[in-house]
Amino acid sequence: MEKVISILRSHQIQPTPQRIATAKAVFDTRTHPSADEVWEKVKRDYPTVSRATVYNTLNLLVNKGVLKTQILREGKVVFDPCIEPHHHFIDDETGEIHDVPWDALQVKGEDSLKDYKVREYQVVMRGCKKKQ
Amino acid sequence: MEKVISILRSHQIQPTPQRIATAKAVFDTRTHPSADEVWEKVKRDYPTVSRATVYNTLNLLVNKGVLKTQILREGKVVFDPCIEPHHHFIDDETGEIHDVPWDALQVKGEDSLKDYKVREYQVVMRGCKKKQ
DNA sequence: ATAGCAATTTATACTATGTCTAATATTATA
DNA sequence: TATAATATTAGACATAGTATAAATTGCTAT
Repeated sequence: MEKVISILRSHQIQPTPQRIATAKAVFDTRTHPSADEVWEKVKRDYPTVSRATVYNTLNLLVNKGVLKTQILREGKVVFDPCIEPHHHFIDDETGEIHDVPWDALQVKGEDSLKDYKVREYQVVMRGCKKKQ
Repeated sequence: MEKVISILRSHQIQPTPQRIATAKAVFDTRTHPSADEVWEKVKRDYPTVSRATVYNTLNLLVNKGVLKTQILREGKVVFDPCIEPHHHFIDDETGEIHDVPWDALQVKGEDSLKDYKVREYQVVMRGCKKKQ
């Protein structure tokens, strides 16, 4: 709670109750929620918060560099509180998105791409989780 | 034209005029069009073809393995006539999606992912094209 | 050829994601 | 406190995609 407020303050974002609740909803999860999923979560605690405010807040957090968007699920942008580089694994059956640590994979050959200036990259994997 | 018809036939798809026009529109391009972009293209030649038919046909082609969908652009599924494994580069400025040959990059370390059975993967890069 | 059945196409309604706007409410500051 | 700047809200709007039911087309057997 305190932590969320200080994150907002340190990015020059006024920590209003709506914004605190929205930010907390995204940070308090390992899932990669869509905007409407965040809204649902916020409404459980603060039923009067409007959809537009949640969308505005999420976009604000992205623009200020607090969150990143990922285009990994059909027809939906999802929000990722981890802004450090990492890879993604998407479960074919459940659609769940899992973060894969950056160091787990090494990509070689980037220098052969003479035509492109690569700003960022990630490996996107699809498959299923192994049963333990 | 002949080629498109034989592709449809070899996948047990009746080559109706609407389906030929739709398939041709996807195959005749290096861009990665969305369903509505395909519809626009089809309508230029056959103005009476309905939106539902183009959507139905694209989904049919995907289910039969003729096309692949890629989730790379915000809020849109795009269709890729290249079903062989390859990577993608997305231009930050234009949103254009470029295919990157499979052999241009090598990904190592997959064996460290003990929890996942990876069915397919690709490297997704973002950045800008170098000016020649 | 044609009757009847299956496959296809069409228009339209519907759902979901996301944006925009104008009015209202809140906060900061002089 | 008065004023300006910022934030929130409800609702309208736009777009992507799906579902449905009626109409059309094509296939098959007589």
